[in-house]
Amino acid sequence: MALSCPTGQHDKHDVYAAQCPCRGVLDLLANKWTALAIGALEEGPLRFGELQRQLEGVSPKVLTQTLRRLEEAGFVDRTIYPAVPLHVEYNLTELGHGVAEPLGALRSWVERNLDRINA
Amino acid sequence: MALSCPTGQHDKHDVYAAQCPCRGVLDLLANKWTALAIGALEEGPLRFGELQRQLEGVSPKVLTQTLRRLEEAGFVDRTIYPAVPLHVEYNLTELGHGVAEPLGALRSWVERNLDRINA
DNA sequence: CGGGATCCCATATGATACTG
DNA sequence: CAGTATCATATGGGATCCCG
Repeated sequence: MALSCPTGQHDKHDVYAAQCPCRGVLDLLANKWTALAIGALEEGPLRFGELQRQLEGVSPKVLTQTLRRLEEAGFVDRTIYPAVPLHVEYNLTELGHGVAEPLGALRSWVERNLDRINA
Repeated sequence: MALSCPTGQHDKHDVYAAQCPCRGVLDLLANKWTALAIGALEEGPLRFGELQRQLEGVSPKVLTQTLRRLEEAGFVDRTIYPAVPLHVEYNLTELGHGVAEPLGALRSWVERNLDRINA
């Protein structure tokens, strides 16, 4: 597996230096809700409230933050249906489904090995 | 892919509730250095100083924290060679190599799609 | 309903200096 | 060399209240 950064800025012994753009994306995933949000959206679009209920415990502020970051990265798509009451849908983009896959693989591994961890 | 928690505590609409043990492991990975440290150790054991240099930017305190957590989870193995000067080696356990795989897949995906992100 | 605005706290992260 | 001790700061996360 390639450990070196595709930008070629670092040699193989760097793994990746902190300044590598890869880091930004990795950091994006490195927080409490991002991975879960992506997982939740994998099976279809969800509204703000639905997401909040599924993530159980996330505050509206933090959920908004998370979703905005995902939007910025291009993983999530936000659609507003002007109506009363307001209807907003969040949706994984193609790119979003892309990350969802290796992310899901990671979750699967964790689930399969839960018993071996902390033993 | 299985989204539901293996403990069966939650239904499929939960993705996973915050209390699911899966969360703990996910949270373990959800920080700045853990994934990188695992990546660095994938090709062989490293000493504290070597790791610190490869991770470029991590302070000794934080690196210690990271490694201790990985040890506790059973992903990393710490071997002390009593000598002067002191020699300590960090090593991925079999379990550690296990996570390294899906983790590497995630990194690979990120590398392959760097240009599409933030576009 | 879907957030934005605030306030506050816990923790992660960092820089630096020091020690067995 | 491999950390530990300390101090300082940034950020994330959470609770609440409010508004279009």
